[in-house]
Amino acid sequence: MNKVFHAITEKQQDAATANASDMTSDYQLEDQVGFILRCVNQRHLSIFSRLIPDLTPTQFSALAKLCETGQASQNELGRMIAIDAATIKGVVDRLKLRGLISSESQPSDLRRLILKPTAEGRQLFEQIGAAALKVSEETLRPLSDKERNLFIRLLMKLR
Amino acid sequence: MNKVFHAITEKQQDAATANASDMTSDYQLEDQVGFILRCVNQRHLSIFSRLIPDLTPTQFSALAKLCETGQASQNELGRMIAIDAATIKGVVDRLKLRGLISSESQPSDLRRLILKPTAEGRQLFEQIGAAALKVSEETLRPLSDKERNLFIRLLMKLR
DNA sequence: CACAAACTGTTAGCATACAAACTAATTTGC
DNA sequence: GCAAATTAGTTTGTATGCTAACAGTTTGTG
Repeated sequence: MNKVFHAITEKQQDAATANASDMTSDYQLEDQVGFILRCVNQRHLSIFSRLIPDLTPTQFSALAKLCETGQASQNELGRMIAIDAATIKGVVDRLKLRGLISSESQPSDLRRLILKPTAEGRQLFEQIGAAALKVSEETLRPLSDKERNLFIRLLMKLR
Repeated sequence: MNKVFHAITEKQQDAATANASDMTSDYQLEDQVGFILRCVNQRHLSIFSRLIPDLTPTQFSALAKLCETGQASQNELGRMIAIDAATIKGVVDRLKLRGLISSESQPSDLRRLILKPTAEGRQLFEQIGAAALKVSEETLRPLSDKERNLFIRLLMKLR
């Protein structure tokens, strides 16, 4: 078992350490973790937008985290869901525009914007919640229960 | 082992099938495969841009595939590396602008643009090749050899 | 207190990424 | 042989996602 992948790994180590004189015959794009990762992410996004057309995964993450924590400043929210300051601004703007979250200046620190989910935001999150779990289930569907646990465990190590 | 993940899976199945009345206490964003996938992808992109500042992963994929196949039409190239027609156009334009690939109209089918790597493109690909393998290695570094094979196998199933 | 350092949010610029609508060219079906 | 369907490439619009630079605010330190 795994003979193929083992062989690939060895070939890669050779090429990485030795002088790769003929990449074209050596390098297999489809075996590179980054390439497959992109494809899997692509499939996940497709499943997400089919089951949850109302929000993007990023918007949903922001709303979910805000519903969980009750409130947070903009950059704080971004840090919690691994989105940088420049990107979170656009996400927050669009959620505000749709009335799903509110923002107000924090008097004790005038730099900060305190974000909170609105009633509509909380309601949408509750509505979408079950579908969000179905997204995870469908994404992992090609794997058995045992494989799913294993995959998530390994994936978490690569964070 | 895996008690935690098993418990999470069960909770998710409950919530997905039953009527989730309190998502806030139920839903754990950080356990969802899509969220972790995004984070892992983030880390991979960061490693890639550090080891290969000259090209983006997408540009490298396009160049690598073109070096492998010798030539391809624009949409064909996109299909081979899972990039849609609208996106591949920008990628190809930027690679052309840098003189890494060339394009000419195909006489037998005037709709098609035949793309080929230039000498500079091939040279860059050869130069970068070893680093590309290092990117994969560093991305998978948190895993043992056995885990890496297993992870790639599972990841491929989710494509 | 003064002032450098750090932090918050904003903006601009670049590069994916996808949907939708469009033109031009080719292939298919009848 | 020709209309219909398909395909190739383009364009527009929207949304991430990152870097870099910036202004205003707060904090830490001498």
